[in-house]
Amino acid sequence: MDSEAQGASREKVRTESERLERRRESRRRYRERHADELREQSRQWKAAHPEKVKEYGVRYRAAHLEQIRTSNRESARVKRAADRKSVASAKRRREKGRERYAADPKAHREYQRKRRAAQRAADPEGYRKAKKQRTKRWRDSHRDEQNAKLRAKHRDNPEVKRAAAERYYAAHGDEVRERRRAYYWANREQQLETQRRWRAREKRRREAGLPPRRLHRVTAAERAANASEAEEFFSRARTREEVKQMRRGPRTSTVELAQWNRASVRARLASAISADSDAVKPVAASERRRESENLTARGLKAKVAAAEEERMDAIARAINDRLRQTPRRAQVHRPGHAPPPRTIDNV
DNA sequence: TGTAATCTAGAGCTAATACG
DNA sequence: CGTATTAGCTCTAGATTACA
Repeated sequence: MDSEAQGASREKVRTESERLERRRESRRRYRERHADELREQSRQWKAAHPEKVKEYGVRYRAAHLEQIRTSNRESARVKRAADRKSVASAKRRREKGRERYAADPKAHREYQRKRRAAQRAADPEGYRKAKKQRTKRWRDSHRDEQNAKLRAKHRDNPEVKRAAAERYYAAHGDEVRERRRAYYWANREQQLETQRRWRAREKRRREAGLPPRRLHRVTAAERAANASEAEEFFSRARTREEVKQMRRGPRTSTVELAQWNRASVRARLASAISADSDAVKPVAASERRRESENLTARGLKAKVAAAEEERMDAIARAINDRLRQTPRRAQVHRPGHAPPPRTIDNV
């Protein structure tokens, strides 16, 4: 074949293939435009010739068996992966885990330890990150609850925390001092003001002859000790002889009695203050009350007084509720009438 | 009296471990 | 994997005390 003939043939092939391509294209467009009709036609044909459809299916399956199998395997894998991600399956897995745990806690723990160790070994950075993340998620959603527990714990046993703070200060004293100085200079006015208030308060305290600290925290251990002492004291049965002895014994002097009464009042006050919402800063709270009393505006003063009156009433009611042995009677207001006299039935 | 230091409570962060 | 508990550090603000 000479070159000219070759060129002509290539030309022909190209135009031939171009024609084919154009025809395919036009058919595709036709199918697109008439998709619904065609689908319907096909459906009708299939309904009319079920045996042909079946036969075709069998032939196709025989010819593409390998392909069908791998495709099935793949879609099954995808489905499993999706299932694993679903909420329901997560719940199922948790239940399964719980069952496994209940069946043999020791073995399960051991398994968990190993698994986590393996995970950490495989990807230490990723493991740490994931753990941090879920811990943080949990903590963020339980913050208040957690903090309350922490507070209670430290209140009951302040020693541990104190020791830790001491250690920390020993190790990082310079930083702490530096920070404190920076804080002072950043808030100088405010710091001077608190210093002034503190000194004024101390002055009043000394003038009133009060001790430096009026309240102290009672730890769980102290509370337990106090309770058992009280229990022992109050539940002890006195012998007849002991009672006689006490009757014969020296009478309490008026001075002692007065002292005891004052101590009781103080104890009640301390209790009321500690039941106050501002329990952490009772002194600050009383300071605020004092200042509010100094306000010159009459109405405001009266308002503050009324609020204070109400607060004290609430405290008194709370104490009364705790101590009373019979339920409180319903309040009946009958203006102009004195309350009914107490009788046996009406106490 | 102003400034610095120390103490304390509360909260945050991290990690280990146990339970489900 | 999620949820809880525990322990040890760390940081911060504010109260209290010490110093010059």
